Amino acid sequence: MSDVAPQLPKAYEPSAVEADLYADWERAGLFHAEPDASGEPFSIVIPPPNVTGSLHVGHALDNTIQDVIVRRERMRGKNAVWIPGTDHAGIATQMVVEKQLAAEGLTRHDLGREAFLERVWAWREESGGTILRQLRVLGCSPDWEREAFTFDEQRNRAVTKVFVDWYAQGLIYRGTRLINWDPALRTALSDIEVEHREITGELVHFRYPLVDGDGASDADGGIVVATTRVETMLGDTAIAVHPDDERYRHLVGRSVRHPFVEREIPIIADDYVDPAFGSGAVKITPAHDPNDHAIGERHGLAMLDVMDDAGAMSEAAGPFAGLDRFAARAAVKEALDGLGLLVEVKDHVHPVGHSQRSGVIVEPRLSDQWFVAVRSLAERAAEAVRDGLVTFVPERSARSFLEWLDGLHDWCISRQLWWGHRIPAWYGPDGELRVQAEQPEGEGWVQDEDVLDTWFSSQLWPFTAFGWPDATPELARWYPTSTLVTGYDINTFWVSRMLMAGLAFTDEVPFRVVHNHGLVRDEHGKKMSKSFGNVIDPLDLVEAYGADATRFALLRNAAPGIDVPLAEEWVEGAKRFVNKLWNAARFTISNLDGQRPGALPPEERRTLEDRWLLDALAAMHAEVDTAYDAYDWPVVARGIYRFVWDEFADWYLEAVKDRIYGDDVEAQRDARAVLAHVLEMTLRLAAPLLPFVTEAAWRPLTGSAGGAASLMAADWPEAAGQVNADARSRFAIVQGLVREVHRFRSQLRIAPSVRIELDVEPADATARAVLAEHAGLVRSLAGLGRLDVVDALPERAGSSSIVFPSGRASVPLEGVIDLEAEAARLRTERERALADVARLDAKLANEGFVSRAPADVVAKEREKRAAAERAVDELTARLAAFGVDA
RNA sequence: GGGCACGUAGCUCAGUGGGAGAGCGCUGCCUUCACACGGCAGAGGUCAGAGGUUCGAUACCUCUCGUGCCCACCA
Repeated sequence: MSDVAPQLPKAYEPSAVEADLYADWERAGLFHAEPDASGEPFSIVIPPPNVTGSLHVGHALDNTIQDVIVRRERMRGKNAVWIPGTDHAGIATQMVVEKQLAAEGLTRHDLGREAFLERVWAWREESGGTILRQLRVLGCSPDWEREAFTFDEQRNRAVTKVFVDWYAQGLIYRGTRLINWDPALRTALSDIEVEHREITGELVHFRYPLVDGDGASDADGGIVVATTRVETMLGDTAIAVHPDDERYRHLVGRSVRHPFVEREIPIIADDYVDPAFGSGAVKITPAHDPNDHAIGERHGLAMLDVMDDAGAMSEAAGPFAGLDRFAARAAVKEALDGLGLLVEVKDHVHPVGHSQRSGVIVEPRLSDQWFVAVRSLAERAAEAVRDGLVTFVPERSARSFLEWLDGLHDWCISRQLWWGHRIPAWYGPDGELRVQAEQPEGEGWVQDEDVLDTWFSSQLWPFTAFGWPDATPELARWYPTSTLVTGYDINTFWVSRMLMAGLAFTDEVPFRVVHNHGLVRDEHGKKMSKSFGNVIDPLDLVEAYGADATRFALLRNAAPGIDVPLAEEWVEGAKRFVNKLWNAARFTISNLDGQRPGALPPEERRTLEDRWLLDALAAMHAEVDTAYDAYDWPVVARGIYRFVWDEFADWYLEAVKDRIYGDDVEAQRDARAVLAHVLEMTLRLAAPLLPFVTEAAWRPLTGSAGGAASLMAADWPEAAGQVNADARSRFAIVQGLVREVHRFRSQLRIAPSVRIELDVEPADATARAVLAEHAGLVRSLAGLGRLDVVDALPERAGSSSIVFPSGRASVPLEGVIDLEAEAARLRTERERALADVARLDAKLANEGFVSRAPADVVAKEREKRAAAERAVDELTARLAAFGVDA
């Protein structure tokens, strides 16, 4: 090794360099962008994580992808910005603080609204920013000078404006609707905050006695209904049957008597009822079931709310008042049984809505809330997707997205919480309602108690992050954003709302591309969760294996829209690759003798391995460029991996050693030029993915002192023009022979120290030319003492032969091998070759194949057949030479 | 109930209408001067199953089975 070799450590130590490199980039302002800088604009806004949260693998994946994209766009000369920020995360954050209070034996009501909010802000001060700091250790490069928060003053103004404007346009309204109620959190939820889970419940059949029934006939015995939530019968205000149902037609218009409360209930006819389900008669509870509610509206039924906000039965539930809804379920069933009205109880599996946040079963409840009328907004959003103004990667995401938009119901945006944007609605002393930014003049105005769904503010993020509603230079420059990177799981929660709001307030789509990645799971595809004990902390990974390895391991399996399996040992594998790259760079740099990357040697002075490597580099470059553009991370990762490890390190570095260590000065200089060029290109192409190790190698390679001369600020390489495909096939001849010699040695247990000698008989003129010209290369790669290219292999006792794709060779063995073992091996090989011949013969005898298959395919098969036959002959002869029968 | 994705080596995944590949793991040999976080070689697969299209299907079509996910107001 040259003595000018910089002192590069033998093993790459991420922890020793990452923090310094990151600080250097940041100091040099490489993350920062100005709107008036040159270059085509490119922008990404971070999906803002919960301000009080901490980094999990999902964040690591999402942000690594964004970082890779933005780093590459910067290198491509774009005026690229990545806006960081956090979300106040309404319910989630409030719950955390409430839990803290509970540990002190307090509830938020003990503190009161104002003190509680102070407490949340204090928690935000304490824990806020942690998650963004953690992004730094991953190497993420957002513009830290532009950090935003969904609940800061700027974003507050935006939220208020949107609410006031939409109200004025009739797109926000207040109304009494059946909403999803979370009895644990005591707040309304939107439809998508409800998760449906299959539950085995009971389908309870019971009988309502008819009013004025005489009990003499079956019909007068009453009418049987079925329900899974029998406690809701306390709020029944009708029984519905299908109008065509012969069984019940005569009962329509009569009434039944409620067994527990003083009420007569009419029997009505409605098309909604399915005569085939249950008894064909449905109890109608308009205040507690969406279908029943619709029927109630059609028939003008009373809407009787029989529960309170905690899910206990209210006064309206008569004798069951005060019981929790589930206790009431059991009690009502028992009471019905006591009255002889219980007919049948069957197990029944059905989906039940659960609160995404608290996990409790959601109660449909009639309630006064604020809504966004989504119809027109959703239609406009769908149109933008159909028109291709927004595209999805993977494309199929668009279809489910459109279907979802199509079935959208109005969005319930009010929450009975305290942490969030307070609704800008004011109630006057005489009951007047005003929606406006400021408290109205005069006495007695009271602001609405509720806050907005957290997604209400995050839907504005792509433009509020740039300062909207102010007309900022940033907004003009970088909005609409370029790409939104997010898991497919929040397309409905967030992406759809951003699209609707963006179109409504900016007349533009908020992003041109939505790149959906999958969810990070464990190595068997199982969801990571604390209870399974399979959670991986990305910070642990970075600490143990480095940021590059963590990034590489994540992206290596992150195909668009597909869940990403991750195991710690795979990150370890990624670290080995990083180390491989480091050592290939270290070897290269150490042998350059101060020579810097520059012009390649002229065509005529390039060796076969030079031309082969440059061709391989060009192929990798093209593949990786395309894959970067398509957000196809596994292909990017594999392309770089394969080139670095298999082609550059395993073959080229071995092949180049003769020239590097030799005394032909010009050859040495040429070899160094190719080495330096290829390493430099490789570092650039890998830089977005592996920012640290590439930067660490770039500096000694180029003599850069970092800062503004960092790899991070270097240009993205232009695609190489000409590739020499010829080199690939010629080098393959060399590789074919070298591999066979290795195999031969391994099979015959010939120690590497034994320099074997070879007579080679090439199969054709090309192989002859290549092997004659590059005998030295083959000798050094295969560890040969001698290589002679001959017209015909010499007949020699005690020699064995090697068959390789472009010819055969003979090796004098001088009794160093086990003849028995070799003969057995030859026999097996010969049998295999015979089977090949038979198979290919059968195929070529098939007229359909010969006449219909493309000519080149048939020719290929014929060649294979000829080769197999030659192999049989060869092996037969070799066995004979061993004095053994085939 | 509707929809989407997926079943290829022990594990995680590539792949193409012409007898299947990689990484990890496993086995053997190698302290070869960039790397033992390494090198070379090897074992291991009826490409989920059944039909169909085709001269030929792991690949295209249909069905079945299995897995995962999303959506959903039939009591």
